Amino acid sequence: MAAAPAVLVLLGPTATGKTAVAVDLALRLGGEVISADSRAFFCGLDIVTDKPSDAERRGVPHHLIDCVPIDGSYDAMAFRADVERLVPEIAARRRVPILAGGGTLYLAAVLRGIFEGPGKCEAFRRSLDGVESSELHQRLASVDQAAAAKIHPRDRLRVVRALEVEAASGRPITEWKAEAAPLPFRFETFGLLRDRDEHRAAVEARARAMVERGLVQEVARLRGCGLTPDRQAYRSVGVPEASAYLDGAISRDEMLNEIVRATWALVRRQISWFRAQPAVSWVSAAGRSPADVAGEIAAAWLAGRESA
RNA sequence: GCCGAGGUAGCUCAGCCGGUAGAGCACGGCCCUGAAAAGGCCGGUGUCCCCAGUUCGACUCUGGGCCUCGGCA
Repeated sequence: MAAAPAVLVLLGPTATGKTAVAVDLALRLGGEVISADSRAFFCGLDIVTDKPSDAERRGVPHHLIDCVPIDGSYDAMAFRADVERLVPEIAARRRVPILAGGGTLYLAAVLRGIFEGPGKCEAFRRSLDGVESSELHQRLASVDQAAAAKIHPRDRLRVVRALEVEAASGRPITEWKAEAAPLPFRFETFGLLRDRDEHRAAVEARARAMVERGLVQEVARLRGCGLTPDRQAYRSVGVPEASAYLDGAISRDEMLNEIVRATWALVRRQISWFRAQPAVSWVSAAGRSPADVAGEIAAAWLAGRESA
């Protein structure tokens, strides 16, 4: 039996330079990039997600970018299935799979695992629409005490999900979760971090650059192609803000401030999530070029291969 | 210069008919298992502009001063 494929994982919060480092790594190691960015799947969200241009990709194949229509949907389970398919394909080409991005649940589905129980059911969710959150939490407590204890009553999203799983399968979500397993690959995970002040400045610069490159025009165009507030892709940092500006609800400066704020909130959530991840080799990206960072990671990766 | 309004948390402000103060936002920490760039939880000592007076006690009342913003000159 052949050894499980080795996967280089590059994670980190937004605006740490993952994209450029991933390309550089791919060139050094002979790799292909699998994007683990939770919004880059969507066609058309180019400026919003800061997708790498053809020039920036420097000939390196990129997977899972532009594979879902703007009014479509995607989820962690689909991502896991895509990664499960792509990694052996890339390994068979004797290339290194580089899983790079900051999508927390998506990475968790691959690295930690995700239970293979019932998926989401729109009809079930709609049936709970008028019910008070506290009432839903009480219902959960009656079928899954452990889940009710762990999920805050106001975290309606999770309460509903737990009820949904129990209703569809007759088993509490707590039991399902215990069965989750990572994909059967050998992961070596590197995380990028920057100094707080520098990171904050990068977020601000990036937001400004996005607006200058035509964020508003991009969102205006997508709104004409099915990007409505009920779509998954709509909930991407920059979209609600640009929409509010287009509708005349806020000024251009307010839009920029809102984008910076939302991006920073995202960064903080990502940092919190990533910090709790086991087996991450943290690499400082503070004040360094992508090539420099990639060099350090490539050396660590190669050393790991020799000892394996 | 005169008249009016105001100076309280990083910002915008609330409040106390006298018992040393609190909201929103910002900022920080955390949770997260099929929406995750989503959703949720937690965290507030600050010369209450300064000085003096009244008082057991003043951020709150009185007097003076300084500063800011309007209006009139």
